[in-house]
Amino acid sequence: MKSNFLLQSLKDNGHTLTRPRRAICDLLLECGGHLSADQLVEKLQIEYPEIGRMTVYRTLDLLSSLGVLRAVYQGGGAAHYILLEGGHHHHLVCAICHRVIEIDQCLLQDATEQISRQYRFQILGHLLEILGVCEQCQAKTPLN
Amino acid sequence: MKSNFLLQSLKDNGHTLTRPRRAICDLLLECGGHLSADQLVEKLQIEYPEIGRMTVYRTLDLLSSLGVLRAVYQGGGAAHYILLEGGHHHHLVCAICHRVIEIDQCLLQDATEQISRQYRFQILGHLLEILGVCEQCQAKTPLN
DNA sequence: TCTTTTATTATTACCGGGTATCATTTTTAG
DNA sequence: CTAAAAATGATACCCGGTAATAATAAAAGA
Ligand SMILES: [Mn+2]
Ligand SMILES: [Mn+2]
Ligand SMILES: [Zn+2]
Ligand SMILES: [Zn+2]
Repeated sequence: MKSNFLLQSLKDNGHTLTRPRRAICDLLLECGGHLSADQLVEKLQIEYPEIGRMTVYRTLDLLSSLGVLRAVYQGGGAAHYILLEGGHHHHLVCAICHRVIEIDQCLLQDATEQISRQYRFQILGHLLEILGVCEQCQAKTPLN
Repeated sequence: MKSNFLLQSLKDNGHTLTRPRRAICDLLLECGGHLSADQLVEKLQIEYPEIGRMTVYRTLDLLSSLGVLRAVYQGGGAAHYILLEGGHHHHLVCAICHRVIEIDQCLLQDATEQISRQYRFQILGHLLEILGVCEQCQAKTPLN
């Protein structure tokens, strides 16, 4: 069995690992994030029909307050929750088809260290969103 | 008189520079962003009582679609709109006092170029949010 | 200019994502 | 085992954002 850093964070901070919380954290990790709260509720209904909407929202808020999850506004509609493993997250968003491409590597070590010194800011994590045009959409709309 | 890149963007894309749009773009630039739609409405009421809420939302959406503005979710409550001059924006957010510290310089040139090649992604801009603890809050909560 | 068409606006009503409340259940502490 | 604390689920509610429409202003055409 593989460990779940979301559950681990709850445990480390003295929160109870209840059945609903386990189910929510497992599902989040399984899907790799980028789900809305109600999408999570819907998927949970299949195996855990007893889990209510309120509990899902509360758990997402709790995980967010621990810095391992974050709500991002995707413009219109519900917020999406992304995983902040190691405190950071990076992805590309296509301005045309709105596809999201996850980036696992972090290229910001040097930059964040410099900012930390310059602003005397204790850095816990970061979120980098790069906006542009994906490969497929470049092909469809020739670059003049 | 100083130029307003928000208004310029509207002009460049063939949109009319109406009185409401001028007022909204000027106010956004004057405040440096980080306002919610309804905060804008409230501030506008003073000098332009005729401008309605719907027009503000529409103008913000229009500017967002042009890539010069972006809504960010601050966790609970209304979205805040940030300026994307040059297509990018960077700031620090304190996890304790929720203060936002703007960063004018961009330290991501190399990183974004590498990602552009690696993912064959045409980059239009980016948003970097760094989460951590600000200088003042570090002083209040000694680091053990 | 005057007319026609298009773009923008203000008002209103409405939707839905998220929350406040609270009774019930589950977990922990003693 | 008992009392206190934490977590859950159902319901009703709020408010940020939108859809729809009629009025107004701006642009295009004759
Ligand atoms: Mn992502
Ligand atoms: Mn900012
Ligand atoms: Zn695309
Ligand atoms: Zn602070």
